[in-house]
Amino acid sequence: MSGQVTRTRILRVGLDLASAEGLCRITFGSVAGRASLSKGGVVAHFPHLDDLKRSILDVALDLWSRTCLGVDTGVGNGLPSLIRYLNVWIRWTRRAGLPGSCPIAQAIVELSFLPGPVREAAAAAESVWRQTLIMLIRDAIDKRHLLQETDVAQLAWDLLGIYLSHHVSTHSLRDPDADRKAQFSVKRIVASLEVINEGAAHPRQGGQ
Amino acid sequence: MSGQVTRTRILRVGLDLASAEGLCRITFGSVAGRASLSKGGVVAHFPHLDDLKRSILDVALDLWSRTCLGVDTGVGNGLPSLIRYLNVWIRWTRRAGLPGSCPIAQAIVELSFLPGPVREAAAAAESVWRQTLIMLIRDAIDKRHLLQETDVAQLAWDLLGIYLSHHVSTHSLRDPDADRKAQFSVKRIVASLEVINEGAAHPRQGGQ
DNA sequence: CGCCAAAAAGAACGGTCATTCTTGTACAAA
DNA sequence: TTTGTACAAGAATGACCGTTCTTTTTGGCG
Repeated sequence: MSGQVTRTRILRVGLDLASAEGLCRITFGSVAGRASLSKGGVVAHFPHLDDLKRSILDVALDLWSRTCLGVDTGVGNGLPSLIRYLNVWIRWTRRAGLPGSCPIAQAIVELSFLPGPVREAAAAAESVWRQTLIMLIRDAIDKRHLLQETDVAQLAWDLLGIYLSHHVSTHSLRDPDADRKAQFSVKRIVASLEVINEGAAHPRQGGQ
Repeated sequence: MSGQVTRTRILRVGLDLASAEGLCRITFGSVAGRASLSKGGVVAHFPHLDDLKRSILDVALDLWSRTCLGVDTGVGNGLPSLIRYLNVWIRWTRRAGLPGSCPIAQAIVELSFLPGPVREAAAAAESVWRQTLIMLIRDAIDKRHLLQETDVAQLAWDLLGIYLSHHVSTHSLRDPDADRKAQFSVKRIVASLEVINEGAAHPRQGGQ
């Protein structure tokens, strides 16, 4: 078997495991078992466990990119693009076929107090997410869809927060309504910053 | 030495360690060392590690209660009480003298995929938080400070989300501005649901 | 076929951990 | 002082883990 093929299989299995149980559950043994390999077989490809974990985060970010920034989710149309991106982002793990949660979001929290290269990789992914949000927000402002005086960093923080809340709510608190609640939050926060045309009444939060 | 005193010392050390490095870092050895005890000495008080972890979450919730629901943070004054609670809640670990993050918030995420009694304890604490928020929100609605048609569960979800975002932002992403951003988010969401008196203009997000 | 390099298997080592068991110690009552 | 009891120390066990090492297998090429 070609080494590349095996390496890819290891990473796919590792990504699934990280999605299902978190990056901290990644061990040589757990990945080897699910990949029908021996421990040594995995180590041959990733001499240090951190290499494997970093690579798993890399493929996770790559999968996120292909899922959320693909051509069909066109970017550059201002507010509609931002809203479409948020809707896709919140469900991207399902759309990408992952069995559980977002490995990056989980890793960001799990590694809070564990400095090292894996933590750096998770932080880097978060930075990519933040920059993506900022880019979309700026575009929406440029196109006069969002208020000129919008605090870009604050709005990006809020939207990233909704993503993290949705992650926790779905996979830890098991709230079956998390999707709807997250969408509602997005709608409300966007509405409060949207440029209002045609004198339409500003919608406020309605009853449950 | 009385057993009760030692037990209390174990729990204090465990709480500090959980705050500084997360509940998953709690081991008999790590707690014993910091408490100047032998491993067996700790085991004598908590035969199973889960007992120790559950007890640590219990004292954490107890400390939260004394810090955030104390008499000086008077409850029952409607919206001002809610806002005061949120401001205290977000910083409660510092106010309570804990060395790091909120052990409960961290545990909720860490235990996402690890069923068992510890996970249940963390989920129970989250439920207490949620009920506290709902109580305060309902009071603010009753007192005509928040709109009658406010979606209570949704607003509680949003506020819990801001708390979690603030937790992640502070301790994992090391954003020195997390406090201010969380406060801003609270202000914005409350403003969008507040009953407006005296025809005051509705404030929108300003800034950079 | 034999040769060779890559790939994978498998054994082994040192470490940490939860858990159990036995031993030692301090202290109160008899 | 002797006894009994709660408390803590400490050794031992078995499991898992990361890492290193050696051995076996595989597949392509002469």
